[in-house]
Amino acid sequence: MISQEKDSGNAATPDVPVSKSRAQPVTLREVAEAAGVSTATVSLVINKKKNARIAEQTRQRVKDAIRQLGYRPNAMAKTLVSGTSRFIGLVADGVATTPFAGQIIHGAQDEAWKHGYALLIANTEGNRDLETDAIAMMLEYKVRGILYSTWFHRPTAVPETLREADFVLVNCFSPEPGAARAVVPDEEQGGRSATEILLRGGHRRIAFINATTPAPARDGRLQGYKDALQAAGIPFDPELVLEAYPDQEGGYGATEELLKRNVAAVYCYNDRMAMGLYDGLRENGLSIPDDMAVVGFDNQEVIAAHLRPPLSTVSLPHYELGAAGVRMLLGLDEASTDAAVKIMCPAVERASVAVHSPA
Amino acid sequence: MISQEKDSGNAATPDVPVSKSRAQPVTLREVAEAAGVSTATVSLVINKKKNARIAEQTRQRVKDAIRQLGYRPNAMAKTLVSGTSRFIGLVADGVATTPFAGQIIHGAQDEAWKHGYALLIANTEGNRDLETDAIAMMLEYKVRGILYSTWFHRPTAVPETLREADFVLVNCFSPEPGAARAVVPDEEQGGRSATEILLRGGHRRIAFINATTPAPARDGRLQGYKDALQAAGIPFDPELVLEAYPDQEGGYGATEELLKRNVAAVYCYNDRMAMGLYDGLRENGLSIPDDMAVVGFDNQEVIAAHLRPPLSTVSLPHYELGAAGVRMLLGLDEASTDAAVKIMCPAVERASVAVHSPA
DNA sequence: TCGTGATGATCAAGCGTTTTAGCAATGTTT
DNA sequence: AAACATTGCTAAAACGCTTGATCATCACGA
Repeated sequence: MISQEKDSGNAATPDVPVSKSRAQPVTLREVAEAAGVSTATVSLVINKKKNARIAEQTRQRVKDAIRQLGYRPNAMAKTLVSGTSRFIGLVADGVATTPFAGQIIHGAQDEAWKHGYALLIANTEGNRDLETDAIAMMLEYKVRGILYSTWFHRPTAVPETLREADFVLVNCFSPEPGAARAVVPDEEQGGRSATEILLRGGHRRIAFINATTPAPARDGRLQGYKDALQAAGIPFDPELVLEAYPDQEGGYGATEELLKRNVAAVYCYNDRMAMGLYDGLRENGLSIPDDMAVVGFDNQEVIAAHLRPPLSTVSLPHYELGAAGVRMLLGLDEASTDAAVKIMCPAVERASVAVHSPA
Repeated sequence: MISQEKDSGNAATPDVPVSKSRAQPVTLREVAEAAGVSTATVSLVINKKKNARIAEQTRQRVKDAIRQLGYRPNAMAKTLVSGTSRFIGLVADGVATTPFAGQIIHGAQDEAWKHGYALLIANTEGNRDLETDAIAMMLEYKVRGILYSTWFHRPTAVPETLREADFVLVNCFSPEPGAARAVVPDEEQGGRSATEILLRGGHRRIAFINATTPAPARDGRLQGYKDALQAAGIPFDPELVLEAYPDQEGGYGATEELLKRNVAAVYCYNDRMAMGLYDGLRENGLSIPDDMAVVGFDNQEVIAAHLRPPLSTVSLPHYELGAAGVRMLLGLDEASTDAAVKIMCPAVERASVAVHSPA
């Protein structure tokens, strides 16, 4: 025998301004009782249903009760009914490794929030098992969809379980085309833009220090360089393309070779190389941009904006990648049919390339 | 009249290897039906209840059905029953601004995961309204607790609504002591460690370029510097403390003043200043560490590890802050009674200070 | 033959919402 | 005054799961 405990009205201590953490949170039913209406009515008021007919007076009574009791809807219960949550999952392989992942998160979070979704994140640091668990967790929480992101642009295998949800690859793509929606940076356009900064600086003989490490960026940025030269009517000279490991050491180490090429303009695969190159050039008594104009890639704020002189570079649009990923997931952007959607890498001009004063 | 649709057994298409996204996810009941048992039994099997008595045979049948159907428990339903979710909320004021916030997220996420919790993050970028909404959302999702973090160490007002949940301040603290649990970096110890690196290098006359901007870091790092000197029996000389804006420009700009002090060792408020100082010293034809030993603070990887020479510095333990915050929230660490718990800032020695060969 | 104890599984209530169908008043037409 | 609309609100089922109470067997002594 269960007694329904229905001492309606006059509760014991009704008008204490509830605010500190209670053991049992206030429920819809309590609000309903306080307002002297049914839970259905309260629900209708809360959700501002269009075709719900509620007297203005009642509506007020309910609102007062809600405020009075400090009621918070239980999102879990809501979700249970509706079947799908207001979550978007984001699995990242390297939040720790770079500031980049942070930007993806940030972009995704902003965009998700804009559409009433919250971000559920999981950092896998590349660990496959963790990844599987993370995805499982997200599936169990009935996320609206999953963003699968990598900290650097690369091809990736799509984990089996990911397919149980709606998903979008961010900053990575599936090798088999058409296998997955994806959004990636437009490396070629970026390479073109980087080169164009130097072209606009009046340079015709431009070296490119590429990375030794295979990656879409390596191919794309080179292609962009070639395209920009061609568009400017400058023949491509393989002699002017060097290669080095894409970090400070690599850039520093490439200095000597670069100087042999007798150029006054160089485009580096990334900002870190440019940073190393700065040191190398300085040691050779050369000044930037007068003796050598330098352009980087990635726009790593901490580096690029604060080198002396500040480095002209091209931005990797991580924030945009995150945001675009969310939009694509929610079907707000033009869905990609076969290939990944490419996001523009905008040029950021600073002082490492002198402005051209046409002779 | 609702007909219960109970065509038990022989469903239409039972043995299709389910895997691709279905409209309606598999439920407990479906598993139960497939295994020919009650939902209670399935639940017991899934949760491996200790004192549940289930025949091994039945257990297997259930497990098979689960695998067969590709069943995923609905975490929302689970949570509804249990009353509290396996979420920990993290509100951050600046994921975008620095790589630091990323580290806090990472540490929190790892530690949370370790205890079976998932991280629900919200980036407020300092916006109070967003913050309120974010906290509300977390409360509605019945998070276990909330980590409230800032991207740089500072005092902060505790938002009213935050008190509705269990919470811990991370990298910030309430001005009124005892008002909130908090975990922050140990700036004093950090300052001591930084200074000690130089002391170990054999230096006795050590300059400190402090920040002009008021902050716990400014006071703490100075105090640590004083403490280290005192411990080494070196009188504190106010002449040796300079001040500059804590960025590259500031460090660069401080070069001249520094050189007037006739010192061969300097400890900078942060790595960015050290980076600027590197440039200034170089322009004066001075070499590091021979003419000037330099120590930074923060250990911003991209900068410190890759300057030439690599910069000795002290780490801001953001990862640990996130992890410790979670532990404190879950009551696994010694709770702070009155003051914030301080996390150690470990020294990171690189080549910007020469090793001391005692004469 | 009747308790008594295990053992293996089910019943059914309940978690906090949403939502559809419907009831009881009123008001409005004829 | 009968018929119909409109308004304001509620009952109750449903969402997918957990869990304490209960039940049916079967085995074992006495």
